[in-house]
Amino acid sequence: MSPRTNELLSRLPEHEYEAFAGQLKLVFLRKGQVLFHAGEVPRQVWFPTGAVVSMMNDSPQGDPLETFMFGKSCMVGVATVGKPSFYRAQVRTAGPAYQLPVSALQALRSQCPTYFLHAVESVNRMVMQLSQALVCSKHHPLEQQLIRWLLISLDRSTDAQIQITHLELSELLGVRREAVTHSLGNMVECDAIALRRGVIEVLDRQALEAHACDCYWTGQQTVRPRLRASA
Amino acid sequence: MSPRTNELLSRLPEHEYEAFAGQLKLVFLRKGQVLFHAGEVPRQVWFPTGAVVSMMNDSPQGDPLETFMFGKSCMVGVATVGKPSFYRAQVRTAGPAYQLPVSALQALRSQCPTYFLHAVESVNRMVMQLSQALVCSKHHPLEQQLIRWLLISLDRSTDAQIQITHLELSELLGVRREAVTHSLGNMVECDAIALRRGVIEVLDRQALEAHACDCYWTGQQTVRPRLRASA
DNA sequence: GCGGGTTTGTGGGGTATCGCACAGTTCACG
DNA sequence: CGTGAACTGTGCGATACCCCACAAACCCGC
Repeated sequence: MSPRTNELLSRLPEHEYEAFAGQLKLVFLRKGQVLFHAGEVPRQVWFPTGAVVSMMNDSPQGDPLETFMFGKSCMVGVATVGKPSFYRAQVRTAGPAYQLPVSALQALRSQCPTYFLHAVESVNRMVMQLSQALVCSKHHPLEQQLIRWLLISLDRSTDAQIQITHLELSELLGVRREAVTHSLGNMVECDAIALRRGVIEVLDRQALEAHACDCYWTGQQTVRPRLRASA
Repeated sequence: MSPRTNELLSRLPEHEYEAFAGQLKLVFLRKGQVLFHAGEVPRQVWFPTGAVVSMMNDSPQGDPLETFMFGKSCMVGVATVGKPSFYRAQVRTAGPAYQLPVSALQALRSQCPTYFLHAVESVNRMVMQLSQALVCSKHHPLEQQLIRWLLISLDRSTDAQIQITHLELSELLGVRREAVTHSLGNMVECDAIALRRGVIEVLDRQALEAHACDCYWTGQQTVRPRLRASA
C-alpha cells in the first residue's frame, strides 16, 4: 500500500512528497499496540494507510475514553515538538502505516509549506470533532452516538468489517455494555449492520447516515446529503 | 489595560510585539455579544485582556453547549484562515479585548515566528482541554464538572466574581438547572463559594482545587499541587 | 419604598438507566 | 472434536435522574 493512501501525503505537490518519501518507513501496527503513552515524548509520527489508532485519555482514576480516532486522513503524533503527549496512542485496527522520526519532520518544515498548511487544517478538524463529540454525548441518544462512531470508523478505515466487541466499544464511548448490545440490535433489525462475535459489519452505510445526527458531519470534509422534503 | 495583559502577547519578544502593537485596537466586549456565528468567516481575531468568550457549539436541533472558554491566555479566532467557523463566539464576561484584522495577522506570519509557535501550543492546549472535558463529562459527577468549570473560569478571568445564573450555567454544561443549584449549595456549605443572585463568588480557591478531579489540570500550564500523604 | 419579573430553593411522581446476574452462543485452542 | 473462556443477549430490582410545579427570595426600575 503506497504512502499516498494516506490523504495528508496524497495531497502534497510532487516535490514536497519527494522530500517525505525517502524517509518514510513502512511498519505494520498490531491491534492493541501502544505507540506512545501519556506523558511520553513521542520520537516518531505515523501516517496510517490501513491502521486505525485511538487517542485514549484516561483520568488517573482509570476510566479511559477514546476521544479521537486517527486514520488514513490523519497523522498520529505531535503538534508541539518536544512536549510530552497528554494522550495514549493505541492501535484499534491492525494495519500498515508509514513512520517518520519527529526530527525528520522538523527538518522538512521549511521545504514543505503545503504539508504544514494541511497539518494545521487537520488539527482544526480535530478540534471540530472533539467539540461536537461533547455536544453529541450530552444531548443525543446512545444510538446516534454509536452511529457516529461507526461512520467515523468507516471513514478512517478501508474496510466495512469493524473488529470490536460490545464491551470494548462501550468502554471507548464510556457507556454501558448492555446498552451497546441493545442499540446494535436495533440496527440489525433495520438491516443496517450485521453482527458476528467481535465484528460489526456495516451493510448499509446510507441507512446509518440517514439516522445519524448532524454531529457526524461536523468535522467531515463532506456535507450531509440533502434529504428529500417530507411534504 | 495593556495588550500585554493577554498572555499570548505578553510572551512575545520585544520586536515581535512591536509588530503587533501598532495594529491592535482596543474594544470593549459586552455580555452576550456574538463575535461571529457558526458558518461565518471571521474577519477579526481578538486577544481578550479582561473579557471571557465562550466557544458555543450547537447541533442544528438547538441545544447549544459551551465547549471551550477563551480568556486572557488565548486568541479568539481562526486557526485556518478563510474557512467558515464551526462554532459561535459569544461573550460570557464583559470586558476589554484587543482586536486585529485577520489579514493583518496573516501579514505578520513571516516576521513573528515566536508568535505562531505559541499559537500552535495554545491550539494544542485546546485539544487537551476538549478531550479531557469529554472524559470528565462521562465519568465524573456533576460536582466535579462544576468545580472544573469554576476553576477554568477563574483562570480565564481577572475576577473572583463570576456573573452567571444557575440556568445559564446548566445550559453551558448541558445539565439540569436544579442539579446545578444543588451542587452549588454543597459548595456553599463548605464555604468554598458564596452565592448571590446571578453571581458566584469564589471564596476559597484551594478548597475547590482540593475537590477537583484531575481533569482540570490536564490542559493547564501548572501541575496539581502535591497533597500531603493521608496516613 | 414598592411592584414585578427573574432567580433560586425544594418537593414529588414517573421513568430511564444502572448494576448485577445468568443463560445461551460462539470461537479458539488443544 | 471437545472443552473452556469469552462474548452476546436478556431480565429485574434499585437507584438516580428527569420533568414539572410552585413558593420564597431577590433585585431592578420606577
